[in-house]
Amino acid sequence: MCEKCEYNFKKLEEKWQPKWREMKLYKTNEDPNKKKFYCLDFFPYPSGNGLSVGHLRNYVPTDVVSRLKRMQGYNVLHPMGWDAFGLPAENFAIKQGVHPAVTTEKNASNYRRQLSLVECSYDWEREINSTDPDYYRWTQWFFLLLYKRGLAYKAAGAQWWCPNCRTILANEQVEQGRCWRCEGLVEKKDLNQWFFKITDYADRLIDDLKLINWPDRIKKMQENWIGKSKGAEVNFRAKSPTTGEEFDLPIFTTRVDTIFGVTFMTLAPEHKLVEKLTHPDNKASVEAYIAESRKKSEIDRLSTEKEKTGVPLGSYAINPFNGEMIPIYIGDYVLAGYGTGAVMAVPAHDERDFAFAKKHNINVIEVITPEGKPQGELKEAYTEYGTLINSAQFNGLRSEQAIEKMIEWLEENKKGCGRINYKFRDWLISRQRYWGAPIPIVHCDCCGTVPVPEDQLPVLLPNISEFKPGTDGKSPLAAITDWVNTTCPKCGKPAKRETDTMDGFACSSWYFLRFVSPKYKEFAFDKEKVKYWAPVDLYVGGAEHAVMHLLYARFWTKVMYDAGLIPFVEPFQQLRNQGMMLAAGGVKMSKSKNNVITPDEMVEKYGADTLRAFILFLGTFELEVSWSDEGIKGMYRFVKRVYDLICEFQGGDEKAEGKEAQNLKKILNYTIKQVTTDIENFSFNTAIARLMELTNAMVDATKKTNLAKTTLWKEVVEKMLLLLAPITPFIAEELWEVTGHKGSVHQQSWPTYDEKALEESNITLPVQVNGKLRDQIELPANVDEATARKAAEASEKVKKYLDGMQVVKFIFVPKRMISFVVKPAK
RNA sequence: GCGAGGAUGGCGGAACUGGUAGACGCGCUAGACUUAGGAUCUAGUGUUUCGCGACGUGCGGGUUCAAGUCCCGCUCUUCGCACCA
Repeated sequence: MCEKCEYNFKKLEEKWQPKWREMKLYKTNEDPNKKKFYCLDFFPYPSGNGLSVGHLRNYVPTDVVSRLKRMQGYNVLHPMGWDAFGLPAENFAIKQGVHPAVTTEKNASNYRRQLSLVECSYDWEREINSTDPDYYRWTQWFFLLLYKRGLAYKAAGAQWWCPNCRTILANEQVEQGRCWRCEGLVEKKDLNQWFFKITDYADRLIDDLKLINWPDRIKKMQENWIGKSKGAEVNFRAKSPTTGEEFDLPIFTTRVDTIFGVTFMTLAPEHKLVEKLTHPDNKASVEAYIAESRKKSEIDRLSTEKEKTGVPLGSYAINPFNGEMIPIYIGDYVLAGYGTGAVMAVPAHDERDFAFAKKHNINVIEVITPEGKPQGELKEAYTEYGTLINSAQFNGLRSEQAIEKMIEWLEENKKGCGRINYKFRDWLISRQRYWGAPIPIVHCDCCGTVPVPEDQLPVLLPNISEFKPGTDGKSPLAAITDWVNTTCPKCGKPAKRETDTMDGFACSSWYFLRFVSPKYKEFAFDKEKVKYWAPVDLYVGGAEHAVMHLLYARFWTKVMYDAGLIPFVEPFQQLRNQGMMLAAGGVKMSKSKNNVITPDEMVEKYGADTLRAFILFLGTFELEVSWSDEGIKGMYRFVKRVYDLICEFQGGDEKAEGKEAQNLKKILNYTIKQVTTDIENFSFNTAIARLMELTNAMVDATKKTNLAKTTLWKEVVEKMLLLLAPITPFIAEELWEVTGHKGSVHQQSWPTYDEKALEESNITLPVQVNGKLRDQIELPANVDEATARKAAEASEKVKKYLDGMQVVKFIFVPKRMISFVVKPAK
């Protein structure tokens, strides 16, 4: 073998990378004559740790699909940018003692370098950065759009506060009572905060899930998070034991059919009417209970295991349906933030109420029965639907009908109404942190809350050195008096800027539109280009953003649609979530465990082609996989094997004939067919397995046949290189040149296969007797049933099992199998 | 508790509308070439048996000529939500 043909990945990378850069291989322009394909990765935050090979499970597959689509003739938009605002970037900067703008730039360029190392085919001229004023100018513009449409508002209330990160968090960013970033316990804090009214879009966010090709899992997660439930609001009537004042006490229930079984009521300890409804005799115990539940950590309070506790207020409420007086309790298992913060309790038909009633000796009244007959004393709550009893005029109705009739009754008698409740809350976007897009609002003593006029955007983030969060619940920006003090855009009098910044998820709610015209000055995006490119056709990233980014971006898209800015309602047509990459042994890769594998070291050791192919081959795309040092060696062997094989055997002018030629042709066509559909279906591991099979068949042919000197061989090599191009771009390009082709392999058309070549004249058919495989016989592919049967019966191995037996059934599945069902003959 | 997955050799994983289970790779075994090999090549590799064969896709039933695949009942496991009335 000549020196030129020695596989040296480093030389190939050094040779081709500059050439590809020079020819701007990945530059993307609009082309109305070509079908577009927008392939996007989740907007990454460029972490100071750099990329690990785990991240490549996201970036390599999208790169392969992008390359395939280009070769298939699509105009592909495959961009990359940085979601660099937000807590993680700022925390990292604080830790390093360097301004976040500096660390962000450094980290981004490191990411860019690493992604280029494995030759991800991004058009880097479209790179964007959410911390760039030319970018966040438009994030602020969208804030104003939401504000003008009544979808951004400021409100006071108890909200999640992370004492460690010293900022308020959105509900979506609190996991099991802990901060999503630092994992510290969160607490509630009363602050005046900015919200986006995402709840206005609840129904559309659920309904439009039908329009998109996303994993069911993610759709379900969003649906559950939104938590739509249909029920009724019922006004109980209560009277203050101290003032004698009477008022409505509304509750929300999904089971109004059980209302004749209500024997008590529970309010959240934070409920506004608790004080008015507390009898002087109960005051001490009620206050003690409230103090106690305040003290409990949110984790304790959220625990479902915990016993349901509560104390009576000493007052009563009247059930509008039957005029019964029922005692009112407070209990911390009732959530202040859901429904009305008060529940009617039906021990007979709710597990919690049942337990509570048993403990406090409260009546249990059965009103729903499975069979229409009372069950007598209940040992546990019966929570299913059933037939009503003990319910006056509603007796005998099924729960479903009863709910309808009772809501009608409520509405006629003005005692309540049908109501829909949602579990999710409005999106809280205020952050008391420095590193974010400033909220473009001015507070004026005369004019109140005044939006910054669009032509004054961006409201620049001042460049300061003291950006650590304060302890006073205020953003560090509040201390920059030069910046805070401004004039009111409306009346011109002195006014103060809003000092909170926006949640980083605001930036990522529209970034996919910026890529279509990243340098556009007139607006956030060029509307014509959006029409061409958007929405995103394929969106790939981790599943952890199911109810954060993916929900927020859908919400903003709908707002933009309503404002007439874009012609579609869903941003991401198809979504795919890659599985996690664990370290060898199935443990998480982490810096602290010192088991992180970087692309840098693997590219150095095995080359980019091997690393790319191995990432794809490791396992099923969606599932978790573990890194394997041995495995990547195997992939290196494959890459080298292909390289050596094609260097050595490049075909000739002889004509390929005979069975072996036919067979190789068949394998080639089968490989083209499978690799194409496998990549399209994200089954990258089997695509590579098929390429390995083709390689094995070729190696075999070099040993056993003369095919390597034929024109067929030339065709096989050429098509194989095209199939390899998206996966192993370097050897594909080098071998393309070595085999005498002109131009870049990456600018060729994807090969097509010949369906006829896949058909075989002869096939091997399994023969079963009573479901057991007994022989395999070779027959013409289009053999008819009678001939097949005769051939099968002629087989010695089969005969053995047919002798002395009576064939009760014969099954022939063309191209599949032959099967006899027999029983002993008499 | 609710929701969505997963369970197949020593390991990662294949298997289309039910139709030869274990593709492909790793590892392992033997051999070849080598001063050597953790390089490369060849052969083998689900269990069991000398062999014919028998048994094998988490467990227990069922449907079928035929089940990893379909149905019923479980176990374990991963993830998300979690007192939502």
